Amino acid sequence: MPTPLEKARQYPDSIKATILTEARRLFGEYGYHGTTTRMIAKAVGIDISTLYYHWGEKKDLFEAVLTDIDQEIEDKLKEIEKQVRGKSIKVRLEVAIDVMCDYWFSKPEVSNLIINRYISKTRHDLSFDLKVPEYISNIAIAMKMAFDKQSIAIADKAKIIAVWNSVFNFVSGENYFRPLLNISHDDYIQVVKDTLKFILLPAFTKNM
Amino acid sequence: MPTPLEKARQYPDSIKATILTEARRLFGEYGYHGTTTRMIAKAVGIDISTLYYHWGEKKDLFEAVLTDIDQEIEDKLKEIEKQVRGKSIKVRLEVAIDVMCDYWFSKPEVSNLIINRYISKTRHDLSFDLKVPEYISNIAIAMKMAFDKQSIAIADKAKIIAVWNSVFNFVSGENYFRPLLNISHDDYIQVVKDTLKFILLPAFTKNM
DNA sequence: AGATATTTCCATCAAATGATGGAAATAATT
DNA sequence: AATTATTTCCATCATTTGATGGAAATATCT
Repeated sequence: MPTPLEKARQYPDSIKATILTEARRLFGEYGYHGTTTRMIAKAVGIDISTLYYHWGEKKDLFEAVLTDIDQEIEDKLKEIEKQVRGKSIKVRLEVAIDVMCDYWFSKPEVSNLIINRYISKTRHDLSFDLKVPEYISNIAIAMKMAFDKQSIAIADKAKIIAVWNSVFNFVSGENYFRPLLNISHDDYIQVVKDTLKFILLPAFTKNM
Repeated sequence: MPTPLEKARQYPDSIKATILTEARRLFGEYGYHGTTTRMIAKAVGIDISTLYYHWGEKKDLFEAVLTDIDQEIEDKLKEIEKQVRGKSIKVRLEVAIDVMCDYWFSKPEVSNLIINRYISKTRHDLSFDLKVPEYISNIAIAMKMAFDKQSIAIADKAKIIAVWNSVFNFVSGENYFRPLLNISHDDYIQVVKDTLKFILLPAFTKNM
């Protein structure tokens, strides 16, 4: 028996899936309290009660969105892990930066939601949360910093967190930083990749 | 004739200043739409209409908060600039990291507001904005990457943005990352400083 | 002390927002 | 075609939220 979320993913053109997509986009853009159920319904082109019919109350819809991107991130990280397996640390980092950039830039709302999730409190407390801790551990292992989740040094975890975060600001802050650099979207992505490599590679290729 | 903001800063114990402080804290914690005027009034311990009497509508109060931290950041950066002037790039970075960490960690709401400002849209559009572009330029010059604001290379600006952002995630994400590292607040700050130095120093001391 | 100015709060509004019941419309099943 | 199940929308509620007028209280000035 598939969950509502699995069903929605299975039929991307279904109304259920469309709602999820628009909700994701808007929650990412305006935050939880900045997004109203009416905004979502309007974006989808349906009545507000239809939205409630499909996903229940706002909080539930938001949690569905989080669960959705959580799964997506996990898949993406596994994919990256496969791509870099066996490569040198330099190549591992380069590929990871390229792939992560391409991915987050294609779905900026995911980046927004992640950042928002750990900086902004919500008035109503939500039960669900992203599995960022797991991502961090998995990356540490993929980067050969440790063999199992239990034995990752604090300093190493912190380094991964730094790498992990470094991409998001550029993605989520594009509207803010791009005018400052005065370049196109595509050029911006390239500059970000170059910058991240410039900063991250020396640290991880030299001292480790 | 002092502006309301200058007046508030002049008398930190005045009700006007207290409102500003609490508003700042709450806006930082819950975001613009996540913070209600009633929450602020309650935190200050006054009636909601008293709040409106002092700062006008919500949007105006929020802009006052932004203007306030904008000034504070500018002052802090000037202070850092003085401290690092004439030092080597290595020392400049080390000192900047230490001072910036100490400062943002003592006022996490500033970090929150900055990040929030460039990732989350607001339903009502606000006229005022932080002068992040100026900060970036000033840092670039302080770091000796250029002589005047006009001649800063795009790549260099991007590097500064990366440095500039690297601190915020750790500050704003403390509640999220610290449990993951399972250490005290003070230890967390130290780990962050060490991590940032580990990552940033090699890049800027070697290739430039 | 009395007059004036400032500050505070109570009561209240209007609009926005989350949420639902139930009828109408559509689709699926027999 | 008739019956049943699903989906959609209209109308409407109850709260929440931003905002204000005006009386009461406090402070300031003469």
